[in-house]
Amino acid sequence: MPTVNISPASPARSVAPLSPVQASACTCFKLRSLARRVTQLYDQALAPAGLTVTQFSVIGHARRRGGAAAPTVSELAQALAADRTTLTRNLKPLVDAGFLKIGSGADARSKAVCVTSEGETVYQAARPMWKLAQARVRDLAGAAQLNQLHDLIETILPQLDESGEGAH
Amino acid sequence: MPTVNISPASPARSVAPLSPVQASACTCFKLRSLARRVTQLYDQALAPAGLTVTQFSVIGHARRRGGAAAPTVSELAQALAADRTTLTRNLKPLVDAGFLKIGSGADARSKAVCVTSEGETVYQAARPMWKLAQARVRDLAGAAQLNQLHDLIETILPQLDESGEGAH
DNA sequence: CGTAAAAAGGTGTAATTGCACTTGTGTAGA
DNA sequence: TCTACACAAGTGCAATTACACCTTTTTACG
Repeated sequence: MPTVNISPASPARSVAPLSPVQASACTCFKLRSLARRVTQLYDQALAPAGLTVTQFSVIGHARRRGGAAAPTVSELAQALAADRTTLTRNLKPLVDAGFLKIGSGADARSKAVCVTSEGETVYQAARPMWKLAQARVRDLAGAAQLNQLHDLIETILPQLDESGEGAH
Repeated sequence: MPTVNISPASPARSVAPLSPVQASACTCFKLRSLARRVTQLYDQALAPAGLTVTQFSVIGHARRRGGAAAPTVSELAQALAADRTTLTRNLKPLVDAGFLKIGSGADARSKAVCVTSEGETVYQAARPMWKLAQARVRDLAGAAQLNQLHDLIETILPQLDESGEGAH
């Protein structure tokens, strides 16, 4: 034996097996991959309407108010499960395009996010495209599996939120 | 009856029921919500290492090569299921930080993405934090449900990719 | 009243994402 | 050879994301 292996059970001296990482077992990585792909499909479907799926969701949530007045920025952010400051940025192109209007809220602090008639028109135009995207994804993924996915997300997300989303 | 309803079964004249949208039945919206929340948990866990989960994944995938040389940008993008141009941007902070080095590939066209020793060090430091995040999410979501989610993603994602990801 | 805390919102900075387009390089066929 | 096409990678642009920090307004308590 010309050379001696100091460390026990040492691996081959060649470049690198490095470590037995199953890198793609990462929940976050998988989830983001799928979210990216699905987003792509929805964005393509909504492109003729000039909306992204995010924007479609923002208008959709701003529309539906329980008979009450328009939601505040914070309320809308909560409904969208998004960071408030993220929503602030997301509102800008929609306001610029005339689809939303930011009015004054009950407070001098709060603001009301209102869907304009142009916004409503665009939303109605986009809705059949969104439905097509929904159907397409359902077809590709399989209805049963898509239902399973929906149920899983609805179960898991609140459980993740319970811990530490308070951020107080 | 003082007034006449022209349209049959017309809704109340008040502001707006608008339409019976179940806005949150959107697969894309749900998926993105969950992905955002999970990303947040992983990013928080990895913060002490100075890495985001995206960066952790990039280094992790750049590391594991099948004994062959470092991957090209396109190969790495494919492995990450990400757009090639997105990866180009994602590489920048890692190269700036000295965790990756972009070498010349087999071609004068292609480039090789190499993990530096600093990159390997950071990766090794981040790995236990990543494992903690994995365990934390598993605990919060429930092991059975997380396994179900993994299986679902692995089934669905290839089915979505089959159609139209060629983009040729 | 007056001050401290809470509530609502915005900005700075930086990363992530991807489409359209461009540049540079290799290859194959006329 | 040279010309067209394919391949590899980067840029311009714009949207999405969120943390840290800031201002303004309201409320609660002494």
